[in-house]
Amino acid sequence: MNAMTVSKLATAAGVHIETVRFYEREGLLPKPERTSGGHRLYSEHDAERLRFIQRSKDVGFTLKEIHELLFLRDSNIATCGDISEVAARKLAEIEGKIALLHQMRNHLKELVEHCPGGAASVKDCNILQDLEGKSCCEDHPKGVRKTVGARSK
Amino acid sequence: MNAMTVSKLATAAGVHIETVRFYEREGLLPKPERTSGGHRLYSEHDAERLRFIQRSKDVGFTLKEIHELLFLRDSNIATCGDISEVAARKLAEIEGKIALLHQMRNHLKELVEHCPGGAASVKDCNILQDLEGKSCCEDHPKGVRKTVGARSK
DNA sequence: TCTATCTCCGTAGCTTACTACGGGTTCAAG
DNA sequence: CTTGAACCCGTAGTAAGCTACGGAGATAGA
Repeated sequence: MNAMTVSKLATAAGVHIETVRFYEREGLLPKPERTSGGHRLYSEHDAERLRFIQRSKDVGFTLKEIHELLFLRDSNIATCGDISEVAARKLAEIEGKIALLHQMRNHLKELVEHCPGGAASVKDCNILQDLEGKSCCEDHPKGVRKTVGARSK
Repeated sequence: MNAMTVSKLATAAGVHIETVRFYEREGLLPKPERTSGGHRLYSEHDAERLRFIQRSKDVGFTLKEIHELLFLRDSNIATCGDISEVAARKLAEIEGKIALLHQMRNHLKELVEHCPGGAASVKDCNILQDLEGKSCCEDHPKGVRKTVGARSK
């Protein structure tokens, strides 16, 4: 019926052609039909799947998670609870990231606001002094050593 | 005077030995003195520099930016304004990330809250329907196609 | 039919920040 | 002096998500 080439599909979704091939390799998009010459042919169904992937990315899912989501959707034993569990996990993760970024922001904001700025010597820079450990400004929630936490696996 | 081996330095800062070597390769840490046998010897000065790097990471700077910060600090022509400019840039970037994550969180939260969950069939899953484009829930700020934005360079 | 444009494929490269490997030295304690 | 731990080095691998390359074959419009 209304089959389209890989570039049509890619353009329609706003992705690079190589991205489509990449998703195929990763199993996110199914192996499409081919012309006699071997060129890929996509259906509207494929386009929908690609849009699903895009939207999922927009709310923060990784490709691996999207894979999981697609698998659950296509299985006939998965329940709505399974899906919302995945979503709830992601929600918690995002909230964790937000909290971390908030700390960074607060710390940085304070530094920027208390820095003399201008032509003052770097020797008198409050930002550098803080980073050197000579906490000059008011107390702020001691940096939560994000990296150390993330390192533990 | 009080020279230390690479493992002393690494342990003191809570990083992996390989990370110290890595930072040296990247130019974040200077090439240290060596014993006659070629083993690295670090001073307290180096330890401070490593701590500076750690704290900078904690507030969100990339290694490249930390490089810049260290360069500015060690130069004698840089001003405090230069430093606070770098920090302000990072602050803006972090606020941008927070805003993006907030949108994701709001969207996801709404989805999770409106999903029947439990043993309902995936056919009736509001989350999936939303990701498929059949916006079922109330209107929410149309996903800001983060990836497309980030893609432009 | 000609030709310009697609598309094919596998593989390599990019980014960030490390971490791991392995075979060979060196160091320090006993 | 011996031994075991620490250290040396260059290189490769990890994660995530693409993007690029290059040479050959397919397709579509004039």
